[in-house]
Amino acid sequence: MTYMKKYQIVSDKITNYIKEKGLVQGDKIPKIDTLIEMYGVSKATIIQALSLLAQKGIVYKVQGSGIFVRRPSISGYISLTSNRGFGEVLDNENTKVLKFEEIELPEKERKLMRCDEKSLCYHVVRLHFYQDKPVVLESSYFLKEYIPFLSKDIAKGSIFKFIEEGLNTEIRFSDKYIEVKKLTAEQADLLQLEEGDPALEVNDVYYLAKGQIFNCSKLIYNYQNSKFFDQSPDELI
Amino acid sequence: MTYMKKYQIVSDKITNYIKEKGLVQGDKIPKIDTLIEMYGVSKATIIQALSLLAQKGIVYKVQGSGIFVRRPSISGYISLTSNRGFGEVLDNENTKVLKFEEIELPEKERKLMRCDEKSLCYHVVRLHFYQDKPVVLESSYFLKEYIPFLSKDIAKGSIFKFIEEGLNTEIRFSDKYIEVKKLTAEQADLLQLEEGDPALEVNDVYYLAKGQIFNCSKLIYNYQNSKFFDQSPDELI
DNA sequence: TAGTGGTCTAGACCACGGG
DNA sequence: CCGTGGTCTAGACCACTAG
Repeated sequence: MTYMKKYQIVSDKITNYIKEKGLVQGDKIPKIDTLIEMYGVSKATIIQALSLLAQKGIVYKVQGSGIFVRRPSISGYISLTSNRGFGEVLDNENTKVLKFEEIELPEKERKLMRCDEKSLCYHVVRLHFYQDKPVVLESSYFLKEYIPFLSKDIAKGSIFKFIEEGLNTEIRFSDKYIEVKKLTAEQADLLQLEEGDPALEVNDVYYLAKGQIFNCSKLIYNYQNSKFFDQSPDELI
Repeated sequence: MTYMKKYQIVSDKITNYIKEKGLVQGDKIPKIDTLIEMYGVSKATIIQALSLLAQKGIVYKVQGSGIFVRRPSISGYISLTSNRGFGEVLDNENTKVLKFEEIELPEKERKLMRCDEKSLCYHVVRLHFYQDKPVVLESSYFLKEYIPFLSKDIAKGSIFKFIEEGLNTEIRFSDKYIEVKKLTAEQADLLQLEEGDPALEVNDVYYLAKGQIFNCSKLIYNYQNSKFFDQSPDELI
């Protein structure tokens, strides 16, 4: 984030162009030669910018024909692949911290995070509300080795945002394991549902810029208050 | 698929290299200059090949340091983002065709597929088994406009494979809408579960090479026999 | 067969990591 | 400061679409 690459800038500009012109699914955007003139960069840079947009699901490219707008408007749905924890998923989110402790990483999480030794970590349990309805119950472990400081106060907001902006530590990618289960009595109570009701359980493992695992989380979603979407990227490249 | 691009070939070769050397999570692969010599292509082509692998979750790149192997071995999990319907998700799959009919596209699907007129389509209901256990109940609609021929016999195998190989029609991308619900009595019966049990419902919309919507599907997964994973790509580009 | 998107190259130069 | 990965350019040439 220290500087903006040219293709990122161009890709943002094209996104704005689409918004300003009010283009929708199936509309054609200007041809590459025109984009080269519009933004004063080389062809390779335009192609790179367009590839970025294709991966984000904003456009799709048809060789020999043109480049077209994709993204249908989706609201009320949580992106499954958005790589930033829960914090940025919904606006007006409200968080209640149920537990905040500093402990040794438990056995199960040691395996998941590939930690051999007994490492110190923060354990945070939170309940996230959206429009005053409980949406997700979260139990997260943060390794002190990589996240040296955390507080209950910080946990009331976005921990990931604090890590990236406050600790200036880049979060890079994640593995997600997804299952559907029945709620336990305790989970049901917190989510204002009944024991045995459906539960979407997502186990995340998050990695820093150099591939170090720093966090794992278990998220239990309220099946009544959460819908998800996922757009496959247009092409891999 | 008519010809292989150089960066695809190189990316396959690097994947094989990783397998042959038995490299695992965190292992370093040769530096770019070495890869250029190994495969006799330019730097840009190597970078493009590596970007492909990063998007697939096979490697991650650390600027100034090296390129490292990512993919942890995951078995028994279904990839949520694999863009090829159910056919290629699990091996040894077994499919029972419950319904095969040629009808006018129903109201609800017309909206989802953005079809204004009354279009003819194939409607297929199938139950997929894995290791003799019911895994997913599928209800799919295929527009005859784009998929002119389909048969009950073809539906016993992979319909997507038939479309791509038999009809020589390229499938490009998809939108997925995911919810968790309770099973209806009818669904429960077919999936050998109880009414009210948890159900993962995935609604897919699939697009052809030029952006035409040709298919929508509703998939109901058996919560006991299905686990999913999703790897966020390393960087968008 | 013209128009449009995509691949590939060589080389200059930039950014980040680590000793 | 060096090693390594990444960006960017100009231009040649290739592949697909559509009239």
